[in-house]
Amino acid sequence: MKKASQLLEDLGFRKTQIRLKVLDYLQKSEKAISQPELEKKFNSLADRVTLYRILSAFEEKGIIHKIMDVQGVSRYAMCNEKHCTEHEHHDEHVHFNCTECGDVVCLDTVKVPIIKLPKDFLLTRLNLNIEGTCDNCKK
Amino acid sequence: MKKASQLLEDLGFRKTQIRLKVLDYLQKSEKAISQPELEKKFNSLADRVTLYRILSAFEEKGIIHKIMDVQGVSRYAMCNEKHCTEHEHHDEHVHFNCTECGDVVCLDTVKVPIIKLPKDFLLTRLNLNIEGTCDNCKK
DNA sequence: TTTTAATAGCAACATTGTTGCTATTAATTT
DNA sequence: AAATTAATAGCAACAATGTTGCTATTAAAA
Repeated sequence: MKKASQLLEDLGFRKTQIRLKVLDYLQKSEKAISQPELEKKFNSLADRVTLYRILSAFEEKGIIHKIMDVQGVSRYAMCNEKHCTEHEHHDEHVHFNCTECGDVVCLDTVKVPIIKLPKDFLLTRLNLNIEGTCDNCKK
Repeated sequence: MKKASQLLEDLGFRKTQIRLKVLDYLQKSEKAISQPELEKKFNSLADRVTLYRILSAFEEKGIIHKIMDVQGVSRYAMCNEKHCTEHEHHDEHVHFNCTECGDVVCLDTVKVPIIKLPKDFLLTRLNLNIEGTCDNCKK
């Protein structure tokens, strides 16, 4: 995996402290994080609008993807480098929403089966949201 | 399918004009509708808080279920009578979010395959959100 | 008809999403 | 190294949805 600093440069972004922090955090986490969570994480070091715009910018470049969690809050996670580009995302994996801790984990190992849709329905994106108790909370 | 009026009575709800209208609408639609949409539909005949509380009450009784659409807005649709109860919902069908018209359709005919989760992950609910173009918009 | 318990409506607030504008600053140029 | 400039950060402000409390209204029961 590319270093955050290098990745920012490649994408034409400036290497600001906040952007480095956000990207680094995302790279080290297998969880999808929300803007409010990031804000707390950084202890209000950054304005929420700034975080919002950073996440949007990263998403536009295709390095992270956005998913809606069961609470209706946007969450972001790194894309699988092999599959995603600026113009097309392929994050058809499972997102597990833990009802205990609220975390959302990308379950990359779980494959989403092919879904056969009725006639005239065209699929462009797919998100399998599972609610339950995660491995950490089950213990 | 039970008549709206009868259903309200059975559930111990009062048969008010608004509740009858909401329930009737839900029963006649195969789509999941949001509170703001309902408000427009009824041309602000009812306060949005009232609609909000009606939907919540219906959901608690297990006659409708809530899903989060891709925009992060709650949508509600009738439950399959055979499977849902006040305490346990089984709406493991596909929700198709049309990116053209914004409608969300419950695709009851599409079966969600069994998903094998990693060790120690406990599933309680599942929602397969598909984005794309619906049959109506494709034409 | 009266009573009462459920429901509707209003006000108010919280959170997230979003845009516009200005100040700051990283990167480039001189 | 200093000046330039273009990207980024931060502030203010607003919109939409979700949510609660309180009071007025009303369906149903007595």
